[in-house]
Amino acid sequence: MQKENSAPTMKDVAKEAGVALGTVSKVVNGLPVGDSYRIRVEEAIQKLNYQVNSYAQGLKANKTYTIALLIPNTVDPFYASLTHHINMALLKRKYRMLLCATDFDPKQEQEYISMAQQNKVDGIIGLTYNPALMVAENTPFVAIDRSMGPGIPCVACDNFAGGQLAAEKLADLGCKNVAFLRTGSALINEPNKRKAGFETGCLSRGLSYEMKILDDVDSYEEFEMFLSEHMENGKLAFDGIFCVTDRLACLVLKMLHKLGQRVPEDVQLIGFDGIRAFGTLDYHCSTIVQPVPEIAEMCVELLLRENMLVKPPLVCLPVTYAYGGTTLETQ
Amino acid sequence: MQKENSAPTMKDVAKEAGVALGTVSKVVNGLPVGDSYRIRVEEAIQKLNYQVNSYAQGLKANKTYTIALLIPNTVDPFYASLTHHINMALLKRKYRMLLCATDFDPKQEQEYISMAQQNKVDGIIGLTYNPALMVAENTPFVAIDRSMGPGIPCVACDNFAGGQLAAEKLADLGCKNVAFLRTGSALINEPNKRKAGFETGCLSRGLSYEMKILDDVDSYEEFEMFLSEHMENGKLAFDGIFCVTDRLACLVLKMLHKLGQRVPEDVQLIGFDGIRAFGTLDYHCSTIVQPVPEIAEMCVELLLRENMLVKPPLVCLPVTYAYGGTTLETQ
DNA sequence: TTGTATGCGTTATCAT
DNA sequence: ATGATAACGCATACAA
Repeated sequence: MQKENSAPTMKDVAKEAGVALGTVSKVVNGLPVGDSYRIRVEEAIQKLNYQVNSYAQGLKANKTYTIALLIPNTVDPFYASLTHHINMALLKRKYRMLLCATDFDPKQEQEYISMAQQNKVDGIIGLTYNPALMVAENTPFVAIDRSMGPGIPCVACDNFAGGQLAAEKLADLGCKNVAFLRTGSALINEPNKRKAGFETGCLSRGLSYEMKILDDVDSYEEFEMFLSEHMENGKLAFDGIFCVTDRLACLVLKMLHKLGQRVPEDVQLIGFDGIRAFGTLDYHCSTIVQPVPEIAEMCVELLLRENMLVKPPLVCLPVTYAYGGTTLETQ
Repeated sequence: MQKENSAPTMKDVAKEAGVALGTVSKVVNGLPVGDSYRIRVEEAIQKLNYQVNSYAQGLKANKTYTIALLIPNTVDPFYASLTHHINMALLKRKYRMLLCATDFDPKQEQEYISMAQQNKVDGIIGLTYNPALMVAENTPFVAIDRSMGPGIPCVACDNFAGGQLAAEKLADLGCKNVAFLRTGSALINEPNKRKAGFETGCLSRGLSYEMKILDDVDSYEEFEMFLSEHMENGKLAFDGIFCVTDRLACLVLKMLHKLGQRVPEDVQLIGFDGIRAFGTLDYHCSTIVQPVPEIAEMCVELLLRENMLVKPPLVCLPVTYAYGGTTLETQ
């Protein structure tokens, strides 16, 4: 006799089928059971629309098949894509995902970690900007784009190679004097290697370059000033610009138009991330594409592979260049 | 004496503090406890880094403070934005979110519902395209953009008013002969009312109009053919086009350019959804903006308000028009 | 092969 | 006010 207004339990099923509790458990878990019993139990399950209570399961097994994803938001297309592919990679392995959007708030991030641990998740994948984040030793953790300390693997695209690739592409496309524009977290993180890679690429190709680096500001006026200062006789001193993200590249594209520059004829522009409009349409600009599905797979793999002898501290995945209209087309 | 390699429990805390189990529970839940005891317990909690196990809590309370979001993906910017704002609305109420990306797969959707119910979520918010979706009676459910049956509230923007607004805007901006282009699910759902609203608007403003409606196809060539067929002497028969989504509007924009049409001088274009590049930058096109934060709030509110006398079957939230470069600017 | 009993971590109802 | 104990739903070791 199932209680009103409450989901049926194994006990209800057992009573309905006229068998013992343990038998039901075995049927549910696919353990060997006499055929006649199995049928009766399965019928009772159907009839009552029984669902196992995975909280009770988790309580027993100390395993919940749930992982938490810590990410600033799902509105930024890069985060959105990462979220989706991690979700898919988890689903493939029958894991569920607790979405923890932090909005860049360190306090929120820390709270979410507590929440996640209270929820006894089996692990956490985190893309966070809180340098002082506390994560319990016993919770498996994989970081994206930032090394979080010993024992915590970090997965990222090969940002250094990406910066280098951007420089080489600009050189291949005929640029002589280029610029690198960057804004973002002042934290030491993987994406910051884009700068070093770009410099290396410029040096190896004999490109002269300038840098304009802003830390964590939300005003892009300084970039506009920087560009204006490099105008002479209606012509920009640079014939190629590498922006640290596609987002910045789009903003810079507008600035260039305002300054009367044609892209890509007067100045070529390369961004980073590989963001497509509406997720699947055109690239916003020529860009260094991050391998998001591979990053997602790698995070999940590193997190769930328990018997990994040593977890690699840093995994870099290869980037590619994609034409997106802001560079001269290559044959 | 806490077991190795396993999170501390209330029992561990009790032993550490030298008090009884119940006392620890009271401290954790903020129930009155003698000060000296409270201190000791709190110190023990600190020392052991104890976290309550919310699975055990949920098992007792039959309440988990978790809701599931069923959504096709988080890559499409509209879904991504919805996901983010629902996450925020839940967080505000101390609820967690299980993200269930379905990739439009009805089987996946159904599986996720089972999974969600196994996880004993307190409710489900779903944007799904499976007309035959089975959801247990006793699981609170709120649908987005599609009525799913009696007892299940549906939240959407005012799609009809949005269509109407698009027609009126085009009329205001001087259009005489317009077109409506649509692709998407053939299901009966709320967004389909955009068409009826647009027709109503056209009729009330004396606009002559044509429609081109494709069901659930991924090929946009037919739209290109449709437009080509309406060209004469290098000029398009329409001076205004309303597309069912911003995404389609962007595709159509490219087609128009290919046909040598200038936007907005020759033909004005209005989309629907209010998608911004990179989530926060410019609109891709002039558009009817969905009130995503309000939709999110409403879903969560409807889902969690238990003592609501009657749940409204359909809630429509107001849309607005936003200029995005593909219409003539209004003063 | 099937049934019974115990414990997972927590809360709540009791006595004390 | 505090401590002992039962119960939540399930899995499993053990007994039948």
